[in-house]
Order: sequence, then structure tokens, then C-alpha cells
Amino acid sequence: MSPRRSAAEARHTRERIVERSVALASVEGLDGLTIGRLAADLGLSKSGLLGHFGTKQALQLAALERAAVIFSEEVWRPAAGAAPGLARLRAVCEAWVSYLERGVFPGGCLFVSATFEYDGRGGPVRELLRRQFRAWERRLTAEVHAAVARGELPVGTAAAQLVFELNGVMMSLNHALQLHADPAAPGRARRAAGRLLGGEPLPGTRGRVPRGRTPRPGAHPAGAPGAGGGGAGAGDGAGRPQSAARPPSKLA
Amino acid sequence: MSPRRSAAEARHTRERIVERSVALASVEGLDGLTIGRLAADLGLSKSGLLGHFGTKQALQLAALERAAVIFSEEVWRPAAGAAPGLARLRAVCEAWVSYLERGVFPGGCLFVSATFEYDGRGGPVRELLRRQFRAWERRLTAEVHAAVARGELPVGTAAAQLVFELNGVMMSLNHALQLHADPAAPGRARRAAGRLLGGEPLPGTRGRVPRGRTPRPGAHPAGAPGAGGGGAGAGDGAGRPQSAARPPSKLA
DNA sequence: GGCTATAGCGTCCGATCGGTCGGTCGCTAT
DNA sequence: ATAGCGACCGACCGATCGGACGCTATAGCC
Repeated sequence: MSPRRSAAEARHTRERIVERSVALASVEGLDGLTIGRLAADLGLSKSGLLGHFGTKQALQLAALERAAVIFSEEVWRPAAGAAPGLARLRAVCEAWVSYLERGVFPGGCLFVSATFEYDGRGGPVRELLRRQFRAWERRLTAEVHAAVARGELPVGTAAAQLVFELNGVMMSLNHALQLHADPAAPGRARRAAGRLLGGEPLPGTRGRVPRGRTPRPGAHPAGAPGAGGGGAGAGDGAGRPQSAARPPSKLA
Repeated sequence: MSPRRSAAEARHTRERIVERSVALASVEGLDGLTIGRLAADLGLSKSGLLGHFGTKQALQLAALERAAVIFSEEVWRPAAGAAPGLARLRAVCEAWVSYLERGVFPGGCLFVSATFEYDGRGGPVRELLRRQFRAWERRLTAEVHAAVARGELPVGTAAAQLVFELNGVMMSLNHALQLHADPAAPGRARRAAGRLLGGEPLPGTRGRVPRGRTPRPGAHPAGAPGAGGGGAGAGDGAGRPQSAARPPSKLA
């Protein structure tokens, strides 16, 4: 209908395609994404769309790359300004929760969905997913090491263990939001992540118990509850009444 | 090839179909499961197969029901013999880890995959998944309450929070096993779950052989940590001094 | 002002999907 | 002996999938 053929606009078209692919794939799955539907959504012809990528797989890979950029901008960049170490880790987790809570991808975190969709198959898509996950885990691991080096986490802290658990918290959050639309889930995720990172729930959480002392997370010495948090609960027997309200998230 | 038409054998055929569907769906996804492929796998014709269910959706629902039975037998039953409360919770978690570790479903836990596949869509499949998850979470929650009533967990323990985190641990384990085939993941899951349930890592065996038969989870007492479990601190754990916390963390 | 590269379209293709339909044949009850 | 039931088959259906091909018309360069 409206033939626009400039090279600049072509790049823009390509961006539109990728952007829409990411959104669609997060809902329908990377595989459920179909060329015809995508083309119709964008007012393009199948062939016109496919001309930008060649194959569906190339489109899927492009969507994953784009999703990684979005994820990084949503989760890493907001925290990049924080001081390295524990402060940044906590900021990352808060941004991570917020990213899931706000539904940046309408169907939940694309990486999580795609992982469970492709973990049984082979091929370049799965390989890219593996690389992306590894890269993210490395980023987090490095930050944990930084926190240890600064004395903000105990010396023995096993970074891989901590990253493993943080990942689990976020997956559980993604699950609770997408399947149950559970409004209490973000609060739980903040609490869990906070406890993993020094015992303090992330800001934005409420059930916070006004404990006598308020340890600054950045301040505590190697002995303090760290990743393992074994000691997290030791001190306070008192049960907290759950006043379950979640103020809008805010990050540290 | 071998025409068997008796009603009794028909029921057996149906069972075979459902069984195979569960395995296939855990790898290819509930949607990726196709009638033709399934029929070919079983040496049936598409129509002969579909005659048992009518529609693909009915087959999917039957597969999910069957998967729930398997899950219950693998994860709940081994722990049903343990004393109610903390002991049973720990036994459940050990069985849960073992179930994932042994790859009872070749493509990972079917419920996890199916959830992420269907959480964006509507329909009976998603509704069944929701009910099944809710039922499982209720089971766990009830057990947490029992543990609190017996004084094995602090009075303020927020059961929903604990279940949320345990779920996350298992999802992270599923992810690490399926995407990365990480042999260290079961150990991490045992450590994380153990810490959530009283500070002691689960007594799963140490070095962790990826596939082999696991010791009967029902057998071990919830108390004593397995060999190495106590490798406190520097060993490999999330090195906090966990000896500090004999009383379980409260997770409120 | 002509030449070429290319964004995009329209059409068509083979494969495969879920599902239907008529029919075959063993089993069982009469 | 036979009638009926139902498990199962083989052929087939319309829809839809990813993708190939040829074409047009403009943009960008000479």
C-alpha cells in the first residue's frame, strides 16, 4: 500500500519487526511466533518481512538479541550507577523485580519462557540462550565477588550459590505473576532477595519489621548474614504480622 | 500389525498413549506434542489414537492429570511416611530435588515447562495448570503450618513466603539442569532448600552423580546432614557461618 | 539523467497440522 | 450362528505453516 523504500526507513522497519517479535514471542513463545501473524500485525507482507531476516530462525535470534538489550537496560542500567558490590547487587535485584512487576514483556520474561521452551531441543536458538544466561550469571557473579572483596559479604560466600538462588527467586516471581497474577509475589521476591543480600528486604517492601537496630547493608562485616543467610532468622523470633500492602517499588 | 481390540487392551492402549504424551510433552512442550508424531511413535494411526480422546486438548489435559499423579508419586509419596511438619517438608524437598535430578520427565518438570508455555494464553489447559499448582502449594503450606504448630519453625513463619522460595529453588534447579546440564545444581538446590528449612542442607549425597538411582528419600531422617553437608563456611557453601543458626530461619 | 541495489508485494509451493469419515475386524452376548 | 459394539485403520480435508520466486518502484550513487 505505501511503498517506502529508503534505506533509513528500512532499518526502522526492521526495528519495528524485531520489537514486535519480542512482545509477541513473550506471549506466544519463540516458536509460536509466526511470520504470517507478525506480518499482518505490522501491515507487511510475509515476504516483505522475511526479506529482512531470511529465515524464521534468524528472526528468533534477532528477537533474543533485542530482548537482551531491553533486559540489560531495564535491569542492569538502573543499577549501574550504584556503588559496585552489595549496593549494586541490591539495586539490580530491585530493578529485576520491578522489571517483572511492570510486565516489560507482556508474557513475562522472554528468557525464562524461551529457556523452558528450548531447553529440550538443540540448535542455535538454544545455544544463544545458553550464552546469554551464562553472560548474565557471570555479571552477577562478578558483582558478588566485588561485594566480598569490599567486605560486604562474608569471605566464604559461594557466588554461584547466591546467583543460583537469586535466579530462583526471580523465576518464582515470574511464575506467580504470569500464572496466578499474584499481587503479593513482588513483595515476597523483594523479601527473599533482600534476605539473600544481607538480611534487609529490598526497599519497597513493606512487612518490614522495625527491628531495634537497623544494620546498614553496606556496613556489615564478614560475619554478618550473607548469601547463605543461615543466620538471617536467628535473631528475631517474633513473627511479623503481615500487613500485606505493597507500595510502589522504589529502588535503592 | 497386531490388531488387539478388546476393551481391556483398549484401556491399556490409552495408558500407553498418555504415558508417552507426558514424556513427549516434557521435551517438545504441551503444544509441540503432535498427534501424528505421537501416533507414529506408538505404532498407531492418528485416528485410532484420537479416538481415545476426541481432541488434542483432551489429550493434553489427560497428560497433565497423569503428570500430576507421577509427580505426586515421585515427590509426595516418598515423604508421606515422614513425620508431619519439618521432617516431612525436608523429605519432600529431597524427593523433589531427586525427581528433577533423575530426570523423571526427560525434558524437565512438565508443570514448569507447561506453565511457561501457557501462562500467556487462556483456556482449559491453563486453568488446569493453575488448579494443580494451587493444590500443590496448598499441600506445602499446610505442612509448613504443621511444622509451626509443632514448634519446628518459628511462630511468625510466613508459609506463603517459604513456599514461594522453595518453588524458586526448584525452578532454578530445573533451569540449571535442563539448559546447562550443570552437575553442581542439585547440590545447590539441596543447600538452599535445607537452609530454608532449618539451616541444614538436605542430606542428599555429596559429589552428586547426575543420573543414577538416588537413595530412597523416604529413608533418611530429617536431622543429620549427609556427609559433607556440614562443610560449613569455606567449603563450597554459600559460605556464611551457618553453625550460628540452629534455629531455622523465619522467613516471615 | 541513467544505473543499480533493494524494500516490499503478490503469488505459489510442499509439508504438516488437527480433525473427519467410511470401513474392517475381533470380541462378546445372544 | 450371528448381530452389534467399539478399537483401530487409511484416506482425506481445510487451514496454516515457513519459505521461494518474480516483480515493481524508489533511493542513492555516478
